[in-house]
Amino acid sequence: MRSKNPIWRRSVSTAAGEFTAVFSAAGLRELHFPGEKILRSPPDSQPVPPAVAKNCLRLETSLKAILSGREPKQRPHLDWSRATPFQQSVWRELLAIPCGSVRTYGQIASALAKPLAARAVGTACGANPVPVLVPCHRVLAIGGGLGGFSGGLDWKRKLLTLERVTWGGAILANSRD
DNA sequence: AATCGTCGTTCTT
DNA sequence: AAGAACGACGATT
Repeated sequence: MRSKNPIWRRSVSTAAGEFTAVFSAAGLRELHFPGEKILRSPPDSQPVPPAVAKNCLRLETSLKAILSGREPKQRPHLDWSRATPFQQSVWRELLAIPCGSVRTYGQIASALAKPLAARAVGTACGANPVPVLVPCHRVLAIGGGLGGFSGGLDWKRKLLTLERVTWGGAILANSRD
């Protein structure tokens, strides 16, 4: 029987491998790295509503753009309906970081007028269900540390490298664009 | 290297 | 409903 809040799963193949996306009618819910285990999502569904198909196409082009170091033209709609207001504010801030530049957790916190909430920002980044597109990989620790990455630090390094970002040194010099 | 302040989220009562 | 526990932090000692 059909659920009241249906979701669809689609795979997106890129040069970096096959990502898996989960959509609701409202937008992209989750993006999973190649090889990542997916729990609690429906089997790969062929018939998707036209709006979802269109959104998926946007995802594909955006993802490929970022993976080649370019800024995506039009992103897919994102479904943040399950997120807390704080998480939404953090993720919104992440979207404002241009390709190739980075921020620290503390800078994001300050941008939200909560300069002491760096650690909470880290938690919110870890809860980001749409990595790469919502560029949580562009947030580093102060003093040259990489910080963490829910998708595995290898992916964070890979994404930063293809954006020509160097770290481990004077991040603050690079952080204002 | 160890500790502490801070704060949003998630578990426990 | 309230409190404890837990981090993708940052500063201090």
